[in-house]
Amino acid sequence: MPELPDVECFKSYFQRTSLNKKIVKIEAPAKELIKKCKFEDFQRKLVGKKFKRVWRRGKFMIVEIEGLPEKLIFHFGMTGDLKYRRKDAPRTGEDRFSRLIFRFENGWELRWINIRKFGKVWLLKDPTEIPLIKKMGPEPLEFKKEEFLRLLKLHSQKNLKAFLLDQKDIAGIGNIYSDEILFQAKISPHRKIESLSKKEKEILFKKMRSVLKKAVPLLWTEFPKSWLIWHREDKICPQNKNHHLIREIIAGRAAIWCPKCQK
DNA sequence: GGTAATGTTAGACT
DNA sequence: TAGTCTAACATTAC
Repeated sequence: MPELPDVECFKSYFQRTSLNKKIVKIEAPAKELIKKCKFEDFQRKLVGKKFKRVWRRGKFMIVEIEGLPEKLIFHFGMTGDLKYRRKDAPRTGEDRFSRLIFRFENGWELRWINIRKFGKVWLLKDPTEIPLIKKMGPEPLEFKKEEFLRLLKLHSQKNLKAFLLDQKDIAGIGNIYSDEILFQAKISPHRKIESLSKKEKEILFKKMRSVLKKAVPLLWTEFPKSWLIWHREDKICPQNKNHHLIREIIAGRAAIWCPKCQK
């Protein structure tokens, strides 16, 4: 789930549920996912404190803590989620995938869920100690068209899908949204950047923004039916049900696309 | 039992 | 140097 719009959603969820509540206990059934910090130190530094502020950078969620120079940094991997609930709420199927649990004074708890253990958590004074954050490209909902064109020029030899996926080029876009953007821009994921016309570059910029922007406030189940995302399994093109979507490995990932609509 | 999964990274290769 | 490709990581669901 966790690409830019999804992490943005986690951020607002965290904001609504977990700020300004005293942490009374922390449990970590998968301590190895806490990086560069022993669990004992992690616990000692955070228990008794409150989360103060939260923001997002690329696919990372960063949390400021009251009275602590360190920030708590989450990466959700491929299967991350957050769940805020009462401590005594009935058990659910997700329970065994809760890798980190923050208990609050009010009797509620925040669970960081991670099915495959590809997510990671850090407690660092400077988020740029994480190499990927240090090298991270600009935020696609913040920069202007001129900046986008500059980035394209900088990587003119690169494959387009590889470019969209590379966090060092642009922050926050992953496999699902890169497919969606390319589908809506009607451009093949095989294209090399230098082959794009001026018009295609502009369409690409517009679609990148509109897809990400539209997705932020919506649940996945609310995405427009015209989106590719609904058809990753059935392989029916949402533009024309006679078109058959194909699945190919491009830039190391399974790309789903319509060879008839995307040129 | 095999395969694929919304991510990242290291190392080898062109 | 830039870009591509593969394997590896850990684990589940189909």
